[in-house]
Amino acid sequence: MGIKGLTKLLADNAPRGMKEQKFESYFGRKIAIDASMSIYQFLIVVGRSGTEMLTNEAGETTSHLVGMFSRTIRLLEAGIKPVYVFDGKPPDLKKQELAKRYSRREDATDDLAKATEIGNKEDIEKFSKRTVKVTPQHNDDCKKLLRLMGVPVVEAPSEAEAQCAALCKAEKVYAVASEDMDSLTFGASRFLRHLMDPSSKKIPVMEFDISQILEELELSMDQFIDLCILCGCDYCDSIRGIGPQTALKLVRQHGSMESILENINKERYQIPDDWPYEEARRLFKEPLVTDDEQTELKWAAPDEEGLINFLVKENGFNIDRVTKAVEKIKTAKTKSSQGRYELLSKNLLMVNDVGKNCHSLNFFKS
DNA sequence: ACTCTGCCTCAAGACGCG
DNA sequence: GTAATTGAGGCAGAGT
DNA sequence: CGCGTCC
Repeated sequence: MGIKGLTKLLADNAPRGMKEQKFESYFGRKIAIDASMSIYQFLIVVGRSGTEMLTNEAGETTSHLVGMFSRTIRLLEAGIKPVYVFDGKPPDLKKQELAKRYSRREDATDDLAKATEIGNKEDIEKFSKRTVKVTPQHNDDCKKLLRLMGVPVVEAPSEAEAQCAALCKAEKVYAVASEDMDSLTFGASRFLRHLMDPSSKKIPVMEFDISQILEELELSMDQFIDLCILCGCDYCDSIRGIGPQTALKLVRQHGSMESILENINKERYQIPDDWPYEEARRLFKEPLVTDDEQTELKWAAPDEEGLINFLVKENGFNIDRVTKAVEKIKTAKTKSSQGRYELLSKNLLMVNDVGKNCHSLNFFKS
């Protein structure tokens, strides 16, 4: 569930760490995206009516492919270079949380059965969405699709969000795009929300800058992590009676979780038994991620023949749509490499295309 | 008043045609 | 072989 | 914009 109430807390207490940006201003940028989260959304919404989904001839769902295909084209056309990061094994501490979600899905499955019996359309719609889960098959389909499109895929050893943040910290990508606030807790230096929202919705991209946020909150990164744990995260319960406001006050006042625990009134605030805040802290601070320095992220040319085989022959896509999309990708690639070339001639000091010294990329938008 | 809880709810893509 | 999200906002009620 | 379609 991310971090409870963090958006509002930052809006109230660190407004300068959040900036509205235009979608177009990310031209040429490398952006890390949590793939499983995207796939989940596609499965819920793409081409669904009741329990019916988009399928191939064999009756297998293709909603995730349709969604992933068009979204990725949209990003590439905007000159954005997406990296999709796939989940590995969740950490043990998250197991209890996952168990809860699992039982909720079981409930929904029962509700769905009842609704289907009675024939209540609205309920069928509602409950069937709640039974959605991302299977390894969905993940493999999408990996295959992305590789054929020439888009890099990263397999995280554990949490995708943590791996995204690590890519960002290592300056292999400019920012992490997600709706999940714990990207910041994992230490992503820049974090984008609403990047994928259509411009028709009038919601601007919101860019969070962690160093600015820390400066405004007057906290160190370690203190920020403690703040997030106190607000409530996926890894451990929060303390009853402590919400975002109180958490911020306590961290500012005492400086660290240890000091807070020593000083607060334990009558008033019941600390849960075996409260694993240290473990949670470790998962945020040193999550299990890969950092293979040698592996360069590469955006290759699309494999047209492979795409036609996979999408048209195996999954029933319209062939015109696929060939047109391949053209779009090629054009987009040319444009963005041209853009980079011009940029290099304008700014000889720039050594790579990631990092703080690259804001001049914005000149392309006008 | 302010804050937090604990419920509840919902919505979640992208495109093109008219 | 298996399992796998997440906000956000509303509103009543209680504790400080 | 609203609405149907994508597979």
